[in-house]
Amino acid sequence: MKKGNKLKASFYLSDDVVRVAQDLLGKKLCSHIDGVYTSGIIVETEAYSGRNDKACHAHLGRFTKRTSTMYQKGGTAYIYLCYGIHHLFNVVTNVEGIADAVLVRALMPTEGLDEMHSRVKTKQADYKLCAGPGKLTKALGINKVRNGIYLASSSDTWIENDLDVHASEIVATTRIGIDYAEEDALLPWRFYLKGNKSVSKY
DNA sequence: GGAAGGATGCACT
DNA sequence: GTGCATCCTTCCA
Repeated sequence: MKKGNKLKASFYLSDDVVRVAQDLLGKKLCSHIDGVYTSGIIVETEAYSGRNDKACHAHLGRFTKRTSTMYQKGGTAYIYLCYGIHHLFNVVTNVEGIADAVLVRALMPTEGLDEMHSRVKTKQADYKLCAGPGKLTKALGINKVRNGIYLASSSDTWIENDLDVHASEIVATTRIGIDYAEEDALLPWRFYLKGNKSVSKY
């Protein structure tokens, strides 16, 4: 498999998590797990900031064993379990000590579709295999064992450059499932590719 | 040691 | 479009 396009460590170190969230659209998330290669284009992301963002697990100094991964340096994978069932995949950004992260909410499957089907066990169409943060991790075989791996050097989960996305194709809107965050739930920090069928929700 | 809650997905009407 | 299952982590006693 090719690895020449793997994103460099510097990509993740930006102090502007919202911009990184937009830049990740069109990139390819790849995994090589259990000897099987699967990948998909990132079509939907959300930005979370450790400072001044009530939606972030680590906001205002909330520091636990679970959130500690978010304080690591940009490029670290933060994977955690929601509702005891669903694994959610985040990309940590910024420098060590700042809990900024980008949640990857949806992919457009590109390679390894057969394996994704057998993992997800859904009757839905191919383009919906990764349409949702819980489903994309299952489709790629990612679970909390991968929590804390470093995407810029890992050989089993990484992100590559792929599509060039023009700013006009990116739609910014409010985030999902974080009503408890009060006014921060209204921030337009969710980004997706306009018209893409793999986006989880409009 | 125990209780509460959660960045969802699926089945069903 | 709507209702609810499901179980690990965190926090408090």
